[in-house]
Amino acid sequence: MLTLAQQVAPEPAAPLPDHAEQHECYRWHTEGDDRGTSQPEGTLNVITTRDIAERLGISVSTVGRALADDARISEETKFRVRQTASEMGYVGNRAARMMRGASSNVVALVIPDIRNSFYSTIAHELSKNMAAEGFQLMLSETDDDRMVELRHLRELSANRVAGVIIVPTARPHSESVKLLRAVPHLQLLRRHPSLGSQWFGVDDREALHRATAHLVALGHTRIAYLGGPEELPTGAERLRGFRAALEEGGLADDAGRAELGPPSSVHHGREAVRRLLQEPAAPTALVLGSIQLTLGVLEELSAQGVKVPGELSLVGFGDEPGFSWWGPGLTTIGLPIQEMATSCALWLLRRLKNGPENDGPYTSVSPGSLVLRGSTAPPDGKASSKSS
Amino acid sequence: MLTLAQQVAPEPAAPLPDHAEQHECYRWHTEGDDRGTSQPEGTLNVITTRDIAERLGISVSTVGRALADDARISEETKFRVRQTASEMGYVGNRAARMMRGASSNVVALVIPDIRNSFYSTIAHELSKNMAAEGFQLMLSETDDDRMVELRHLRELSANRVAGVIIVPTARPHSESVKLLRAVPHLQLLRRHPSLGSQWFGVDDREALHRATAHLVALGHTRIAYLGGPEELPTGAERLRGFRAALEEGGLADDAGRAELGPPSSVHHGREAVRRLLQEPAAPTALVLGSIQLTLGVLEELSAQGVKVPGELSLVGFGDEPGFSWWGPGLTTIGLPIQEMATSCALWLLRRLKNGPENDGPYTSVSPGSLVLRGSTAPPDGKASSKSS
DNA sequence: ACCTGTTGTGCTAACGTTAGCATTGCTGGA
DNA sequence: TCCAGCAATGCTAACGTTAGCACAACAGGT
Repeated sequence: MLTLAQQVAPEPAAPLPDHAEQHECYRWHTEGDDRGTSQPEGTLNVITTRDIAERLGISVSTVGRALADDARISEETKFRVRQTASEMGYVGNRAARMMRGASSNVVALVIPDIRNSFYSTIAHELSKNMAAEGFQLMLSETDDDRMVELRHLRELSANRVAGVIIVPTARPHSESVKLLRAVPHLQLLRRHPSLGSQWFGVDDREALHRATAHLVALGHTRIAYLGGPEELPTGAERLRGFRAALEEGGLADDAGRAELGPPSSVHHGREAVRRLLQEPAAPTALVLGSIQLTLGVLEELSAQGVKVPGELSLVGFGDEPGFSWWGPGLTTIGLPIQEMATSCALWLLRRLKNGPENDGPYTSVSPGSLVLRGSTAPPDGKASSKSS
Repeated sequence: MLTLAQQVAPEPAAPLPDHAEQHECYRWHTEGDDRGTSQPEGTLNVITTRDIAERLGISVSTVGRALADDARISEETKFRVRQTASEMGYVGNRAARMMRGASSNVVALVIPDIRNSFYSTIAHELSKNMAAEGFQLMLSETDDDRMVELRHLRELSANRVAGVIIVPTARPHSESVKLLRAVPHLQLLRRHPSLGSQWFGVDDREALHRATAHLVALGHTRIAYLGGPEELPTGAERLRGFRAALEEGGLADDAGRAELGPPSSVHHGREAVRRLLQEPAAPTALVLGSIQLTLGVLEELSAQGVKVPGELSLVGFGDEPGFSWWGPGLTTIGLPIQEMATSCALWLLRRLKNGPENDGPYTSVSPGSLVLRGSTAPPDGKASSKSS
C-alpha cells in the first residue's frame, strides 16, 4: 500500500519502517519538484506605503489616507491606491500604527492549561466573540506556576496587549499585579483581591453545598470531598460549601472527609480515590471539586469495577461528554462556562471601546446546577432517580 | 446561606434570584470600598527609555544599551539603569523594537476549533515549547470557513507573526496562500498543495486501513464508515484507507458504506448513526473518521441502548478520556498527537532560528495505532479480545 | 610630545505609519 | 481683479527603540 509521503514525492519507494516501532518518519526531499512555490519562503520583502507611493508617484500621506478611506482623497486616487496595494500584496504594519498611539488589537487569555475542557471552552467563546470585533487572541498557559504566569505577563505587557482575561494562580507575584494594573483586565473563575475587583466566576460554595446536601438528603453519613487546595480561592469556596452542607445536615464533624490536592491532575484523582476506598471506614459517598479529578476518579472506579451507586455514591464536577455514559450516568455539578465566557468577552469588548469610564468594581456570579443522573443513591444501595 | 457576591460587597443583602431560573447575576458596586487599587486601570502612562534617561541625566542610547546588557556600558551605569527601570515599572515596547527590523516573538496556531481535544492538545504542546524559547502563541479559530481563515491570516500578517502553524480549511482562499507565503509556516494534519510542502501529519489512510482490516478479519461483511467530507485531504485519505481494506479483504463493492459529512459536528454523528441503524440491511460494524463524530455516535448508542459489540462492532477515532470506560471499552484509532505537536514546535523553532537555509520541502508522517478494547467482535456477537 | 587603543557615552538616523499644518489649483462671489 | 473657500495632496514631525558613527577622556608605548 502506498503511503502519503510516497504519494507526495515520486522518489523510488523506500519502504516505510514498521508503524508499531517508531513514531515519526522524516523525509527530506532533495529536489523541488513540488507544486509549492519555489520562492524562498519567509524572505519576502515587505511592502510599505512608501513602495506604493513611489509606484504611483504620489506621497505616502496620500496612500495612507486612501487606505484609511479618508474623505479628503478623491475616489479615483483611492481606487488606484487600493488596486496597487492589492497587486503588490501590501499588508499594513500594526507595529508601526501602534507606535502612533493606536492600541493593539490583541487580547490575552491567561489560564492554567488549555487541555482542560473548561478552559478550551472559554478560549473558544472568547476567540469567537473577539474575532467578530477584529481582535486576536493570545494564549498563555501558566501551569498554575506563578513564575510562569509572571513571565507570560511580562511578554504580554511588552507586546502591549489591549486587555487580559486571567484565571490567576493562587498567589500571583507582586510584579504580576503591577503589570496587570496597566492593562484592562478581568479575573475569571478564580479571584485574587490584589488583582482588582473585576471578576466573573461561579458560586462555587453554593454549587458544592447543593451537591453535598443532595448526598446528605439521601441519608449518607460518611461523605468525602476530593478537590483543589485551600489556597486557591475556588478550592476554599468549594470546601466551605461542602462543610456547610454537612453542618446543616446535622452531621458530626467526622462525617466529612476532605482530601485536597492538585486540582488539574487526573493522576491524583486516581490515587486519591484508591486511598479513600481502602480506608477502614470508607466513605459511602464522594463529591468532587474539579474536572480533572473527576476524570481520574471515573477511570479508577471503572478499572476497579467499583459498583456505583451501590458501593459508592458519586457527584462529579463539570459536565464532559463522557460523564453521561459513564456507568449509570454521572450525577454532576454543571457550570454555565459557555455563558460565562461570552459575558467576559462582551464585558471586555465594552471596556475596550468605552475606555475606563464606568469602570468601577464589578462582579458577576453565575450559579452552578446539579445534573441528576444515576450515580447517587441512598447508602443502602437502592438506585435513586435516573434522568439526564 | 451567603453567596460569594454578598461576601465581596457588604451591602444590605439583596437576595439572589433563583438559581434555576437565570444564569447570571450582575452587581455594580456604587462605591469603591474594595481592596483593589483605586488608580484608574489601563490609563497608566507608559514609561519609555527616555523617561529613564531623563531621570538619570544620561542619554537614551545608554539606557537602551544598559538594558540590552551591552558590553560597552560600565557595570555601575547598568546597575543604576536597571534599578531605575524596575522602580519606574519600565516595560520595553516590542512594537518599537520590531520597527527596527527585529522580528516578533509571536507564532500563530490556526485551527478549526480549540474545543476539539485534538487541537487543544496541540495548542498546549505548542504553547509549552514556544514559551520555553520566549515565544507567545496566538490562537485563531477558523470554524472550517475559508473566509474566516482569510480574515485571521490578514490579521496575523498585519501583526507580523514570526511563524504560523495551520490546519488549513479544505480549499484556502488564494489570498490566504499569498499571505502564508510571506511567513515561515507549517501545515498540520491536513495538507493543501498550494500551501507548500512543509507538513506534519498522520498516515490517515494506513490508520483507517488497519481499523477496517481488523473488522474484515473478524468476519464482518457489512461495514460502514462515517467520516469527514472527501474535499478535506484527511477525509479523502481516510476514505481511501477504508475502501482499500475492503477491497483487499475480497469484499464486494456494496459491502462498504460510506457516510460523509461535517467532521466536527457531534450532532451529525448522532444523526448519522441513527440513520444507519434504521436501514434495511444495517451494517454490523462501523468505523469512525473523527473525534467529534465518535462522541456523537457513542452518545446515541448509549441513549438507544444498542448492544456493542453484540449488535454492532465499533472502531472509534482518537482516544478521549471517556473512550476507555464507554460500554465494553471502545476499540479506537489512536494518534500520536502530542508527539506530533512537539515535533511541529521544534521544527518551527529551528526554522525561526536558522532562517530559510535548508528549508526545502519537508514532510513528516506519523502512523496511527489501533487500540484494541471491547467494542469489536465477530458479527455473530461473541466478544473478541479485550485489552487496554 | 605624539600616536594608538580602550572605555564609556552621546548624537543621529531610521524603521512604517499617521495627524497637523501647509500648499496648490480651482471655482465663484464681491 | 481679488480674495474666500474648497478640494486634493504634500511636507514634516512624532511614536520608542536600536545601530552606526563620533567623541571625550585617559592609559600606555614610542
